[in-house]
Amino acid sequence: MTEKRRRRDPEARRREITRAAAELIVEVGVEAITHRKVAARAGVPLGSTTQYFATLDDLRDEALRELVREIEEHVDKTRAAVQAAGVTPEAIARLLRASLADARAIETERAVVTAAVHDPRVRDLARRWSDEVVGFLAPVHGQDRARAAAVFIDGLVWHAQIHDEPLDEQVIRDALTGILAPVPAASVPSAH
Amino acid sequence: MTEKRRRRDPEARRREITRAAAELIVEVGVEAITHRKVAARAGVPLGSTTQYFATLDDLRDEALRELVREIEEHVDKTRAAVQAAGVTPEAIARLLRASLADARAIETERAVVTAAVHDPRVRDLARRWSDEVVGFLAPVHGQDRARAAAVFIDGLVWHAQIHDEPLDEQVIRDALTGILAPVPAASVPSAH
Amino acid sequence: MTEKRRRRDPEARRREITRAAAELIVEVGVEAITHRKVAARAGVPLGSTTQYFATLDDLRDEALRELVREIEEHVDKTRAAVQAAGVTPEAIARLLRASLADARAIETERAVVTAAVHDPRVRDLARRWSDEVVGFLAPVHGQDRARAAAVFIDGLVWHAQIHDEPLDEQVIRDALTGILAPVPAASVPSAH
Amino acid sequence: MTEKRRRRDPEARRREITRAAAELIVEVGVEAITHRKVAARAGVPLGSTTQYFATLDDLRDEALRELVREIEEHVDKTRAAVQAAGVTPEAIARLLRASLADARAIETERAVVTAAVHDPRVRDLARRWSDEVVGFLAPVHGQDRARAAAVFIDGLVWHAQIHDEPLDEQVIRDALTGILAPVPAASVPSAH
DNA sequence: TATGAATGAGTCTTCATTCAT
DNA sequence: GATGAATGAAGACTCATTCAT
Repeated sequence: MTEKRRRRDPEARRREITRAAAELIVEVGVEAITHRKVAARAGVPLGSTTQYFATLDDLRDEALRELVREIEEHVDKTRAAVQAAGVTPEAIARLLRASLADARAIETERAVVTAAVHDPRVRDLARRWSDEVVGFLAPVHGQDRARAAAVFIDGLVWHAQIHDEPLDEQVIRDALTGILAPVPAASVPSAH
Repeated sequence: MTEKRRRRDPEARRREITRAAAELIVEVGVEAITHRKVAARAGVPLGSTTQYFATLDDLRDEALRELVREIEEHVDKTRAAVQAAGVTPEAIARLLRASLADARAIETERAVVTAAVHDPRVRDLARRWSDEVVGFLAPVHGQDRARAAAVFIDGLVWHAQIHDEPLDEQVIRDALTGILAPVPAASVPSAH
Repeated sequence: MTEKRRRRDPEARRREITRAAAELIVEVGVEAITHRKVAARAGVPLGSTTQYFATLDDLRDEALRELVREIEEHVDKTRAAVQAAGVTPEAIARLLRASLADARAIETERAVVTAAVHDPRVRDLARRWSDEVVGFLAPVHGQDRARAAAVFIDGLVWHAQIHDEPLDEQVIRDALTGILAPVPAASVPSAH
Repeated sequence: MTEKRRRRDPEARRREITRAAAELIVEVGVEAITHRKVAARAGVPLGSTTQYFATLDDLRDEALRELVREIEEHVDKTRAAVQAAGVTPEAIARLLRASLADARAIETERAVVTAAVHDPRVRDLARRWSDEVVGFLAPVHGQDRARAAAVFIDGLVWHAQIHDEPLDEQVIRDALTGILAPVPAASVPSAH
C-alpha cells in the first residue's frame, strides 16, 4: 500500500547516496559537491542526504572512502594479474597501459589524490594504496626500485590527466625496465 | 587612529591581489578561493578585488598565470643548472632532489596541475612547461626517454605531496639512470 | 515571545510572495522590485523568495501574470456590464468612468503596460486584453471604430495616471459617441 | 600643449553627459541608468559624471528635463504645422500619423510618461506639454473636445508602443473627426 | 579642475542545515 | 523514519559616491 514513496531499505539508500557522491567527486571535484547535486544524482529526496549523514563533510568522507576502496580493488586486480604473468617490466607495462586506458579508474585516482592534498585523512588513505604497489614490487625488485617504480606509475596517472595521448606501452616498458633493473654504468651516455 | 586606508598605487595593488590569490590557490586549492579570502589575505577591502578583476574567474586566471610564470622560472633555472653540470642522471638527480626540498615550488606545481585537470586553458600552460622538460632532455637522451623521465619527475612531485619523506637522491639517480640509459634486452643485469 | 515563525503551507506562502511582488510592481514599478522588498512586504524571510522562485525574473513573471489575470477579470466584468446595458457610448462611458475611479485597477493596468514596453512576453499579454476590448466593440461598431475606441480608452488610463482629475463622464461619452458613430462628411454639424 | 585630454568647455561636456543620459533613459528606462553607462555612452571619464552632477538623481532629472524640452519642441513644431494647415481633424490626423512613424519621438514620450508615474516633478513636466496640446485645440474645438482629443492622442502613443502596426491615418482621422465634431444623435446605431 | 581608484552597501543567488509534518 | 519547506549565512558582482592625485 505504501509502496512507491518509501523504499524499505536504509542500507541500500545509504549506498546509493554514497555512490552518487563518489561519482560527482570524480566528475566535478570534491569541492563542488552539494546535498542537492548528490540527491539529484542518486534520485533520492534532498532530506535523505541529511538523514543519513550528519554533515556534508561526513558524506564527502564516506564517498572518498568509497573511491579509495574502488581503487584498492583495482590495484588488487592488477596485482593479481601481474603476479600471474610474472612481476616483470613487460607484464607490468602491458597491464599498466591497459589500466591507463581505463579513464574511469584514472580519474578516480586523480580525484582522490587531489582531495588528499588538502585533507590529512584522505592523505592516509592515498598513501595506503601507494604502499600496496610498493609492497608487491618490493619482494621481487627490492624496496628502492619498487618505490621508484611506484613514483613513475603515479607520474603516468598525472601525465594521462594532462595530455591527450598516454605514453606508448613500449616507452613505459623501457622505463620500467630501466627503473627495476640495474644498468651497467658504461651504457649511460656521458654528457661529454 | 590613522587607519583611513587610502593608498594610491594601482599597479602595486593589483599585484598584491594577484599575489594573495596565487598564495591561496597553492594553500587551499583553486576551487576554494573567494573574493573575501583574497581580500583578507591581501589586506585590501573587498571592493578592491572586484575593482581590478571583472570576475572571480579573471582573478583566478591571472593568479594561475602568475604561478605558471613562477614555475617556468624555476624550471628554467633548473635547466640552466643541469646544462651547466651536464645533462646526466647524476646531475639531474642532485638538482631534482634539491628542488623537491623546495616545498613552495612543489606545492605551486601541484596546485597548477590540479587546476589544469578541469580547466583547458590551464592545461595548455601545464603542458607547455612539461614539454620544456622534455625539450631539454630530448637532445641528449632521445624523445622517448626524455618523456619517460618527465613522467617520472611528475611522479616525484606528487609523491612529495602525499608522503612526508621524499625519495633519496640515490634512488632518484638510479631510476633516472635506468630511464635515460639503454638497457640490455634481457632485464637481468649482464655480468659485463 | 512566540515569534519563531515556522508555518507550513507552501501554496499559501507562494501566493503571499506573488501577491506582495504584484503589489510592489504596481507601486514602484517592475524594475524596482528586489527579493528584499518582496520578502519584507510579504512578511517572509529573504530565503523564502528564492525558495519558491528560482530567479527574480521568475518571480516577476508570475507576479505580472497575476496582474494580467486581475485586469482580464476586470475587463470581463466591465464587458458583461456593458453588454447587459447595451454596447452604446452612453453605457460604456458610464461604466468606464466608474472604472477610472477604481485607482487600483488603473494603476494595475498602467504597471503592466509599462512593463510590456521592454518585455515581449508581457507585451503579448497586454495585447491580448486590448484585443478583448476591440473584440466586444467590433461586432456592434465595426473593427476600425472599435480599435479607435480602444485606443481612446488606453489614453484615458494614461490620462488618469498623470492628471489628478479624470475626464468628466459627459466628455467621455461625447468622445465615444464621436468615435463609434459615423459622421457626415462635412465636419460641420448639419442643422438636420 | 595640454590638448587631447582636457576639453576646455565645461558647458559642452555637461551637455554631452545630459544628452547621453537622456538617450539611455529612452533606450533602457529611467531605472537602468548608471554613472558608468552614461560615461561610456558620452565618451567621458567616469569622474565627469559626478563632477557635473552631485548625485545620480540630479543627472536623471536634468536628462528628463532635456527629454521634456525635446518633446515640447516636437509638439510646438506639430502645432505650427497644424495651424498652418488648419486645425482640422484631417490635418491633425495626417501630421499625427507622420508623428507616430517617428519612433524616436514616440519612445521619448513614452519614457517620460513612464518616469512621470512615479515622480511628481516629472509628472508636472508631462502635464505641461499635455496641456499645450489642449491649449491649441481648445480655441477651435472647445475645451472639452480638445481634452478628449489629447487623451486619444495619448492613447495612440501607447498603442504604438505595444502594437507593431500603428492605426491607419483613415481610422485616426475618423476618430478625431468624431471627437472634435458634434454628431447628430440619430446617426448613432442603437444597440440591437 | 579632471580623473579614476577606493570602498562598502546592496543585489541576486546558492546552499548547509534545521525541523515541521 | 522520510520528506521537503524554512532560513540565514555566504558568495559573486554592481555601483553610487568619495576623494587622492
